[in-house]
Amino acid sequence: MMLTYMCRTCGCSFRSRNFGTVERFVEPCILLLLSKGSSHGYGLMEDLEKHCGEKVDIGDLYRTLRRMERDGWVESDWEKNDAGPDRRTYTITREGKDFLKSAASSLTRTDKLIHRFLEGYQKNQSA
Amino acid sequence: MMLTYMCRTCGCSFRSRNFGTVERFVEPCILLLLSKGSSHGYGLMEDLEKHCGEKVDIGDLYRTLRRMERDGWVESDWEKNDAGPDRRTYTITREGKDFLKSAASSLTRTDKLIHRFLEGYQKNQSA
DNA sequence: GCACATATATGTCAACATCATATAGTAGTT
DNA sequence: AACTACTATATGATGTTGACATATATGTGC
Repeated sequence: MMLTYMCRTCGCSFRSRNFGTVERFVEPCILLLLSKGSSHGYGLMEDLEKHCGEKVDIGDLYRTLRRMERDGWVESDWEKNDAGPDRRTYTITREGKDFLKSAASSLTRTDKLIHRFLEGYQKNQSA
Repeated sequence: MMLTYMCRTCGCSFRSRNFGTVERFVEPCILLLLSKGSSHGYGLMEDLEKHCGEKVDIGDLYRTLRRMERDGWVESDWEKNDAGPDRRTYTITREGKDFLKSAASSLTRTDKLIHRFLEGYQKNQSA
């Protein structure tokens, strides 16, 4: 979510900041997609927006994929592409599947925290 | 959530990183507490752990409160305290209540994204 | 030759989270 | 009087992340 701020003294709007986003949420989303089949950065970008409701910064996505490879969750190989530039194709690893599992459990906990907050908020509103 | 990593080549464990935490989640939690009554940093720390399931770094909390005051969501006054050091007491503002409302709607959206992921993950597991 | 979609990648920078450290008042104990 | 513990606020240092901009290159259609 993007927030724009209004300076209360001069009325000028200043920098917008992130709020409410789940840190590195894109990584389990990528791994979930890859667990269904190998893919490449550009293709993942399209699938992430379609299936995960995630708008992705493409530069961030490529950097994230390299980081995930460094961490051992995915592996990559260059794939010849006659219809355009060659592609770096990513495949999920055993460690990647393990991380996906722990990420799911972590996100379940996060989900509970958010629920707890929303319940408290709604209770407070009706009071 | 804290993750510890294992280097795949040498087996050494390396830096742990954050994952799955909601960015600046503590702020709506603080505002929800303050909407029930004014409080100070140290008191909020205890309430956050008790009511919001949030373990808080106390230094981060004080810095967050100053930031929230700068952003106009809370206001503070020094309160005399005979039983110990004086306290800076925070009160929620009109803008703070507005932000709390938009935060709730933002977190509802985040909640939907997480659900969507978890459903996809579970479907994939059973397949 | 040019624009456009595809495709990967890096430079920069501000904000945030974490950890450590500094300071100080009050109360109880030795 | 010195100490320990608890309460209370605050800042310094640092690494990671996310956002935005920019660079580079290939293939297709006009």
